[in-house]
Amino acid sequence: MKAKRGKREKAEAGKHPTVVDIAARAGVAPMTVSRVINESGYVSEAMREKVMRVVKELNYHPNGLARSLKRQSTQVVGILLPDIVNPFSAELVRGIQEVLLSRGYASFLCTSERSIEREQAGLRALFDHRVDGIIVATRETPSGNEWLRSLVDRNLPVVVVGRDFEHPLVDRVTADHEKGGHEATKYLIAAGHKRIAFVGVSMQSGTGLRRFQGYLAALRDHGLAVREELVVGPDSLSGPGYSTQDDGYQSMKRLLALRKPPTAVFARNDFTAIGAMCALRDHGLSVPDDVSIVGFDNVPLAAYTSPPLTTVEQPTVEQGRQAATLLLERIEERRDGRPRDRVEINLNCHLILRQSTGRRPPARR
Amino acid sequence: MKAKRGKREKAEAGKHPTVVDIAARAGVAPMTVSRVINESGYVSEAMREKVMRVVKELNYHPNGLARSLKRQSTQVVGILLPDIVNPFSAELVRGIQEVLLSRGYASFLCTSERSIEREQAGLRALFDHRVDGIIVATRETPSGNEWLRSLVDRNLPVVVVGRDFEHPLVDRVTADHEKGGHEATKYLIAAGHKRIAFVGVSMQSGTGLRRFQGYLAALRDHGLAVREELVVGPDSLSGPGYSTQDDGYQSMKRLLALRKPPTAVFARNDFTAIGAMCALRDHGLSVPDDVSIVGFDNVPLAAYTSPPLTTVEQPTVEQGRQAATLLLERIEERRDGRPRDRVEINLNCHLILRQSTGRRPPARR
DNA sequence: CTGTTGTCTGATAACGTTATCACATCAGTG
DNA sequence: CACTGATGTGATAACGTTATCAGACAACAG
Repeated sequence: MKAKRGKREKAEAGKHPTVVDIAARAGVAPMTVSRVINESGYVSEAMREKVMRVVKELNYHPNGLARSLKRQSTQVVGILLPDIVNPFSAELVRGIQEVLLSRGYASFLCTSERSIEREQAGLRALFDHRVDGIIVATRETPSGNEWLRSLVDRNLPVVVVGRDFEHPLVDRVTADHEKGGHEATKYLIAAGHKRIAFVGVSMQSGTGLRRFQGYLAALRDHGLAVREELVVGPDSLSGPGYSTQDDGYQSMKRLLALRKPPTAVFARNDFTAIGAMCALRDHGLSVPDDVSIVGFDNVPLAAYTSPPLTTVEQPTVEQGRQAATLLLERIEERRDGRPRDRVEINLNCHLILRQSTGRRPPARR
Repeated sequence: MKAKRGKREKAEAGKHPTVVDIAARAGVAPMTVSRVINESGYVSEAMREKVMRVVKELNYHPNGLARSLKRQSTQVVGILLPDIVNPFSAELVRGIQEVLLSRGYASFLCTSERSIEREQAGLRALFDHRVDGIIVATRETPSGNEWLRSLVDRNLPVVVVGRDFEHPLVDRVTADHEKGGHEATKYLIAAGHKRIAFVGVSMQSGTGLRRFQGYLAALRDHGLAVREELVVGPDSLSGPGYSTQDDGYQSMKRLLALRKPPTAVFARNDFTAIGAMCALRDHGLSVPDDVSIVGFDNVPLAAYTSPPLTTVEQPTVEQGRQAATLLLERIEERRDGRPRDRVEINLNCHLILRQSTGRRPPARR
């Protein structure tokens, strides 16, 4: 009875019950409680029931902090995303969580929102809370890379997605953006286009750059010259490329001001493509009759633009799955053997044909 | 020298250095190290420097788990989001983090992705890791509410955003969706429309419902009858409303099949509106000449649709800021006094006029 | 009967911090 | 010189869990 009062007081004080409270009330040792809630070791059925009754009664939940501290493992992985609004992030997370959840891991997301300060704060928080590993999808920055390296050197498993990071212990999962860009461009060439612009070139984005390289390679492969005036990016100083639609819009405006505007446009991503389409419409031009447009990413909205957008799809969910799988491998191997060699996975993209690309280029020009 | 070897061995084993390691190497007590890294209590300048040197040398970072366990506070708040792809989520998080970061808190995001299982896993992970408080923006579900209640009863500060949750200790921040819906509808009425449809009605979404109520109230206030056939939602069994664009598309199709289709459409959100516009285009109708459309949310893309979308903007970042502020208040007051009364904040929306609404309804019909 | 094995339970000591107390030291005050 | 109060340092004991060891008892083989 006295023990009961003790418990009551604790509960009323708003404190969480602990193994000790459970043990006292059930009349067993804390270790036995631990064994019951973890289903580990030998426990007699009678004990088990007695303990479980009290656990339910007090609505006990083990303290993850204490548990993680003792176990030296949190069963949590961190996910560091460039920004949250990006459909890519969403799909990626879905793929990651699908794997994690099935393996008993939780995940905490952090976003850098393109701010170095936030990226560091995020990494810092994840590391300080001793997540078991981190999946990183932010863009490369010198300071970000430095931080990342210091984490890896501290033996924290890391996998990067959609970006690069040279380190023998860091796996990498990405889509083959270059090949995707190559295919998109090749398709435009095959449709008869000769003046094909690339919209949204930017040094900031590794994936964007690889798409651009695919564009260049395709032109080269088909004997077309790269015309500098047809490669446009965000206005030099228009900030850190915040609104990609706006990039597309402004870039397209500049293309349309040329003496010989392009008959086809390959945009760095769908949002850029949408911006470009908007500029064309404002200019009284038709897609695809006057200009064909191809985007990249196949965001959900791409099927609902006017006209629906031809675009390149990358297997985002699958990238998430692969990244999570690789990370868990590293986490679990870390316990015993020595780390395996770096793995690099490069998944294929594929072109999705819709109505923003015509079968043939406009007759004149 | 011997001490040095000891450290080396630890470092090589990939273990993190601890206060004890630092203390041993600096020749002080662990407590002194703690005081230095926390800048608390009295420490002489000489000690401070000695310790800091070793801290830098071993690249020491305090173990957040141990610290949190001891301090009974993690300086982390959890954010539970309905889905991550939503622009609303992104802006909300930005507002929240703006406040949190400045107050020294980190945040971990979890997404439910409309899955009850994931929502629970997320809440569970957050709670188990003893976050100091949670901001919840998921939709209401019976089981979610039950979980939430149990967390609140355990004395965990909770603030809900954009949804409801009746509890004397849970603050609520939201935008006035009803008023926003009212204004949008009023605007269409003032432009002369009489047959105004509502697209995307759904019992699932609290905010959507409030927008719908605003629509109803506006019709009533202006003496217009509510016509049931003009209120459409997702096809009964087309899944959990996954693609809102598709909802808009299908719903609009059905409206166009009516003998007397509407001359204006108020969509539950911008994506629905975009889907509806797409259906109109496929039907050979012009926006706004044949049908006017108003959306809700003012997603970044809304300015780039064709034509650009008239929509209602809700102050999302501000909701984030307010929610974070309220939560921190509760977290910090919890330390001493008794909890304050529930606060409810309702922020104003405002209409953004673009080209999807014409000044006057089409002449005939 | 002794020894072995398997099952069950508990005591103890960590995990890495920090709150708290206790003890020194030193300056200034009356 | 005794007293106060500020300053500086360390020992100890938690926070809530679990790994590890050790003991107890039963069943069974030799």
